[in-house]
Amino acid sequence: MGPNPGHRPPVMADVAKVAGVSHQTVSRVLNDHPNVRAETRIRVLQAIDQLGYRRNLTARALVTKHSRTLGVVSFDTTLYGPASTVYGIEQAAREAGYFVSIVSLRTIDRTGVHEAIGYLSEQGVDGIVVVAPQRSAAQALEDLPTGMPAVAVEGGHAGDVSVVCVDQVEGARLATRHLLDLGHETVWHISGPADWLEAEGRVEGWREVLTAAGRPVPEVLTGDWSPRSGYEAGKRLAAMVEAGTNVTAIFVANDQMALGALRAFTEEGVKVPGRISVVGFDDIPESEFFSPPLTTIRQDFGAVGRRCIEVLLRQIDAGDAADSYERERHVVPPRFVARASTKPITGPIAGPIAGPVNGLGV
Amino acid sequence: MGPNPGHRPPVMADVAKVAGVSHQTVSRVLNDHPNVRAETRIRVLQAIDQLGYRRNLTARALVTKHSRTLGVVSFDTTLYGPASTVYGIEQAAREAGYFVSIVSLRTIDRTGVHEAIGYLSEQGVDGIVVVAPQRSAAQALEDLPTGMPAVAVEGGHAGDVSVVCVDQVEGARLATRHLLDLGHETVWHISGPADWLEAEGRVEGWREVLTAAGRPVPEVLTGDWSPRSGYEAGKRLAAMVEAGTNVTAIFVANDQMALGALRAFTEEGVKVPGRISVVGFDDIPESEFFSPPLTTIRQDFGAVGRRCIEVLLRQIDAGDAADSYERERHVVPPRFVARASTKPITGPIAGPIAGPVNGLGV
DNA sequence: CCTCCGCGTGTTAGCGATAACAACCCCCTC
DNA sequence: GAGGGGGTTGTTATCGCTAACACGCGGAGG
Repeated sequence: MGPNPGHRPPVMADVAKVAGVSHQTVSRVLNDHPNVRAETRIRVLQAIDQLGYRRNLTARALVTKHSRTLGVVSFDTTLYGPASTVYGIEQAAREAGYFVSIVSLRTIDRTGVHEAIGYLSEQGVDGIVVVAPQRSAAQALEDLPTGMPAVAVEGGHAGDVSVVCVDQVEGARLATRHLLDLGHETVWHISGPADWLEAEGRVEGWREVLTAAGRPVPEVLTGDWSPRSGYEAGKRLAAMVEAGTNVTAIFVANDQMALGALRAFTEEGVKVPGRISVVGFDDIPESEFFSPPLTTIRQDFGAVGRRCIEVLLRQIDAGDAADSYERERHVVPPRFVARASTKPITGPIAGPIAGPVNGLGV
Repeated sequence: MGPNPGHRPPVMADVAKVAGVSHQTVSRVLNDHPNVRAETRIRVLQAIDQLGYRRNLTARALVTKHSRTLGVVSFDTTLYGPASTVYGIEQAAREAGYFVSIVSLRTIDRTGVHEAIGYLSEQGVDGIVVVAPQRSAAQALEDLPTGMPAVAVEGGHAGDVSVVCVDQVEGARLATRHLLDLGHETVWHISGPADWLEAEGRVEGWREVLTAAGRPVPEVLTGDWSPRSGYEAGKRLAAMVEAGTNVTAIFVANDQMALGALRAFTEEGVKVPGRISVVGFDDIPESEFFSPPLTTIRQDFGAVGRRCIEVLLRQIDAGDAADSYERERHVVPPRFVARASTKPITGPIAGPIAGPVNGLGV
């Protein structure tokens, strides 16, 4: 308990002296080596306790070449998706006895990611997770230091690293199919920004289902994930509704934009789901309480984070023994969440009401 | 460019050999020591480039006793507030040349915070920021390792550490005063959970303004920050409205609960702001697009994060020279944001319409 | 009874950097 | 021309820890 009077934190040698052993024995106790007499171990532990000793992990890292720290490079951790993913990563890492050092980028581009990776590897991290949802960022993974274990979240097919991602295409399919099943002739789409892999995947799944069903594929409205951009897109769609265009269903690439769109519809007197049905993506905690509660596609970000750590630790452990590991690709399934922002078409608009209709309505 | 064939990352000595100098000279170049001949410097830099050398910060930390890493202990970084604060911290730290190692706690209690701090100090961080909004967590700051620079966000008055916080009491005053100024006789309150300092501050400011104005102070409804808890509280208030109780204005302790309350009011046919006015707290990005757009109190989380780093770095630098620093308290002002969820009272309900009314309305 | 093995422990040698000091060169001053 | 100071570089010690090896001791096996 009593702190060292010399005003300098105690080191292993101090503990050794108090316990009457060599510093190596202290080290053995700390590292659970089998060959230490029980009595000795107790004496050492008492000395540790008495001095308030804490081992210096820096020195340990220097000699073992393992810092037990993982690096995370992420884009804007203020957003719900990245924040949840990073949270999952941190929890899983800590449970496995690893620290997490984070670099949160404001803008994401190859240079930024590259720098961040260099920065982290200089610090001596044992592995890196890159939450790199943009195409340009994914490219930066190609110039990872050789031998550095790494995992990418949503990394597309870029680089020679393992990838963990949510099946965006399938999520978009679920959303679109749901709307078609409700009898809507076609589905409009407000997408995320161009460079994002997630945005692309969602466009792809949406387009695929429409095409397969032989429905017209409307022009894509592009947003930037923000509620405001959804609001603006919503205004444009509302104008089309007023102009008599046959817009009855939209699939919005995330819940925040969907919120903006809902707001625009409310202002313009376009009833949701009465006149137009809306499906979002993400299932943020707020979605359930939108007006109306938002039907959406849930992404399990926590699972993504945990899976990242699993994959990364396997690589790290393998790297110790062999020095080759297989590049893997893990896909976390999305889930459809039915709420009140969608409803079967009832008006004069044509189109077969096919398949089972998920129970909902105001 | 070409990596070392020996399969081992190059060290300073390797660079020295290539450049034909001693390793110390390499160190000097890397640390911008003045006394290196320009020509030598160039040769060293070329060698570094040629070998792809990166300095080992672990070794550097061992001898300098500075890791250039800051520790952050935070509660649930999935929430908008903590996430934004941590983001601000990370940005500011990186600009100052520091790494950030983060521990995100699931549940917050004295033990958890204590452990996290021990964990980080073992890792050798130069300073710690604790985002500890709960009373119980703030107490854990009392047993920081001596000599460890630290800053608390919302740390109340606990421990012997500097504190950076948003003026919660003032924010609550702004919200409550705004509602009274609109002519409401009194203001109800949906508060955050009991142990939270922020929740307490908001209750305090609210109560203070009501008391000063000689208005009745209604019973506090307590939530847990989640939209659902706001929804439940909203249902209770709606029932009171239907029962004829004189509820015309509520101040909700955060925007997410306000969203839940809005939803409850919509379901129960209680018009906002027609029948009841609502003010939130935080100004999350979504608030502007709620139905109706939410009048709220903005907290500048980014500023809080940056301020934390300022204070912490000052302590770290001072600790090098002198070993005593003053415990400081920094308060970031909140800001009132007028939107459409509040409106002057018009009905038969009494109460003087005092003060300037901030322009708004549906 | 001697060898050999394995346990418990101590001793020594690094890990890769910085700090402190020593050495040298050159130029200036007296 | 000797002494001194500053710029440039090299040498050595050190940070706190773990790995590798060395050592003494006791019991098993020949």
